[in-house]
Amino acid sequence: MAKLQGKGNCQTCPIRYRSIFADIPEDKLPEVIGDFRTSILTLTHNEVIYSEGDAPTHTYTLRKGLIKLTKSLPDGRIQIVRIIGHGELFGFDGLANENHNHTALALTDIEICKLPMSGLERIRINNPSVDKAMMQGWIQGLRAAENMLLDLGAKKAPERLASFLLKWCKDTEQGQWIDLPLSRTEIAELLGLTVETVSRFLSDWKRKGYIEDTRSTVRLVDSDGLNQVVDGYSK
Amino acid sequence: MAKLQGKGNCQTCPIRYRSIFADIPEDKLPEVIGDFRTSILTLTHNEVIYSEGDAPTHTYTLRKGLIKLTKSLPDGRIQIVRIIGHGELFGFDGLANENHNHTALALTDIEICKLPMSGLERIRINNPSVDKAMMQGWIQGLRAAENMLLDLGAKKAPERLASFLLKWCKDTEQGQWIDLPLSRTEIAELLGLTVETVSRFLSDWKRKGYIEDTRSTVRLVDSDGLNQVVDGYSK
DNA sequence: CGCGACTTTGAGCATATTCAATAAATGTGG
DNA sequence: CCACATTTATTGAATATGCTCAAAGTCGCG
Repeated sequence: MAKLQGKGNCQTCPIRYRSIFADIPEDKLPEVIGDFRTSILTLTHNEVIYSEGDAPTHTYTLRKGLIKLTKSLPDGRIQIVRIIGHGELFGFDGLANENHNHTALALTDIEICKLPMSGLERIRINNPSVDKAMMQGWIQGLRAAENMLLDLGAKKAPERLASFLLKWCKDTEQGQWIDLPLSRTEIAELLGLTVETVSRFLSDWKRKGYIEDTRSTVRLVDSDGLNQVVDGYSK
Repeated sequence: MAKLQGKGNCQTCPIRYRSIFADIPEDKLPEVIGDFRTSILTLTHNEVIYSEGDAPTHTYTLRKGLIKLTKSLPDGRIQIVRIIGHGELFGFDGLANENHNHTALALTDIEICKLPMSGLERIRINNPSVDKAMMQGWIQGLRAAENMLLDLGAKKAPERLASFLLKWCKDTEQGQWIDLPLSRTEIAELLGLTVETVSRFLSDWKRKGYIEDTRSTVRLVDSDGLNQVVDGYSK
């Protein structure tokens, strides 16, 4: 189902301002890019971009939608290790001469840009602004992973779920409806819980008037309630 | 107690071969380093190198011993998010213009090299081999974090502990005594468990003859036993 | 309208925690 | 070098948190 949409065109790319080429002035772009050729792919929910253990050939930038990076155990248990958004670079294990350490799947319908590894490395080495953007991406990725490790290792179920909701809705004004394109199962896989546990706490908070939701959106009605769950809860 | 041991000397540094300067030929080193001035510090168990939230001034390389990077919750719960070994670079959040996202503490007696951030950035930008080593360090850090997320999110207590032991002893030949300079409490903080749980399983495995240990060393007598705990356990 | 997938809810259970007490190891000062 | 104080580790019993299994309810889509 993964569908090739044709060659990418960095110059007209709608998410360039969020990509690793963000700081290249438009008129300098052709010279930076050179004969670097990307391609655009579209995929739908749960389609695989690459799998854990695969030998990398490309690195990717997400143009539209959301991606989940997952790891799994032999018996099928799954952990989502990161969610990739708009403009983010992923699938770069090859730059350290390693196979992919996780599987990448479409969380929603997505559009991705495939960047050939060798060309990308050439561009990075010759362009400080690209280099800097990539470095910052890796450091931010590490920071996010550290935060998630704190959640999974030290927080209890309701604390994890509440801080997840608050983080998800962080950049939006209070009381707005917000897309949450993760199923209950996916939320559980992200937070190291079971579907049932996720469902129970969400229902509880709906009854208490902290949140409202439809199948794929949420709204924080009383984020103070959730904040209390996050820190006061432990006492 | 943090004690300044004097200026660092990259040329004679015993761990240079493991550092980000590993690939610089010895005779090129002075020109690469220029007037970059490092300093060497020694610290003892549980002394703090920097704290979560601090504004970074330096980046560090570990010369001797082990370091733990931790995060904690308001009520005091602690999570170790990474253990730093020999030659590894840490404390680089400043390169992404961020404050430190975790606290760094000595796990054993340690010796660290303090690298001024701006000088390091200059060297990285001008030296492909330094740049590459740093990039690979970040990518490897991300991979390690992903693996740890799988452990914390998807594995049960005995599985976590068994895979921790196996990983710790991985590079050593079967049956060797191996330093394990983490207290039970620290193992618990790393694996998202309580001291009691850690102690219980270790005792159990000692009785079963899988492992032997002294206060700060272990020996895998029957690593097959542990391997069974890791994957067979779940069935 | 009916089927299939996802979600909610309930009841019982297992795992890991908490609290408490004992034991072992380590360090300190005399 | 020993006695004592302090920290660290072990073990036990009771509890709670989150999981498993099962059933009913919702939603979306053809």
